[in-house]
Amino acid sequence: MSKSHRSRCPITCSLDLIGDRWTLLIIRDMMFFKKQRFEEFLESAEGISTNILANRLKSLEEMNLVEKQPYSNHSRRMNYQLTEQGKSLRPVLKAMIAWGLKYIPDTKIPDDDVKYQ
Amino acid sequence: MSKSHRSRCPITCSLDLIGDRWTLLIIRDMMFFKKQRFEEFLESAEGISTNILANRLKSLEEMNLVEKQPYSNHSRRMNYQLTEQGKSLRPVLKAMIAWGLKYIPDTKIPDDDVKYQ
DNA sequence: CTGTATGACTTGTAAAATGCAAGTAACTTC
DNA sequence: GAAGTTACTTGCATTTTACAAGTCATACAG
Repeated sequence: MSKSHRSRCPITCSLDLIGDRWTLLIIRDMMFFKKQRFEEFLESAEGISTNILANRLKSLEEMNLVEKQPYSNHSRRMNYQLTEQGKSLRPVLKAMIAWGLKYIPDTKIPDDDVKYQ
Repeated sequence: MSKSHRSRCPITCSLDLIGDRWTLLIIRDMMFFKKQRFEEFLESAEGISTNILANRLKSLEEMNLVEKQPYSNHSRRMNYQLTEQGKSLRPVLKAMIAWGLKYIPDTKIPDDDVKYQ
């Protein structure tokens, strides 16, 4: 990853980092649904495949938006957590949530009303 | 276009519509730089190619984010303008601008200080 | 009415990204 | 020591992107 940016525009650079169909969904899962594990991300309704997920998690680490830590000393299990820089994407996600809810028919906030805060 | 969405999540649906490397840049050009013509979009620093631009403008029309009108009765020249729904993406762009400026090194607001308002 | 410019595309093709299914590997639990 | 859990990797077909070139309609100058 870590390709050079197409311009110095902050929108362009943001899109170069997170402007694809999956990255922000992983961040959504971590931010609003408190998911932390590979298998949990796979469970989301959009059906990300394992190779794409592994690739995006690696990119997110390299961009310092996410940190990966072993769950314990004696397990393969990993915990993925948002860094401060990752958490700071909340306003971007909230703007997209507001826009989607208002302008795209049939979108909705899932399950309980506490989510997406 | 107009494929079905991967889920009913407003973030997912937004990404299905505008979550690629080019669409939001065209909207940026219209919103902040008042560009309205095919050739003007081609001039932006990122260097979009003609086939991608034509494709995205068509999608944007189909999504009702952009309207296309002839510049006059006797010319091939076209004007592209944001619809209300397109204009309503301003908070999304502004959130991305703020995030990019804060967390991505070397990004900057172009030319004069009036832009990106 | 002929040649040049303008503007908005379309086409062809190679390269890259995505999607799907299957397999691997370390460790834990029974 | 067999089965389960977890996090991946690999292979391959399909789709999307990128780059270069060409097309087509109208305007305009001489």
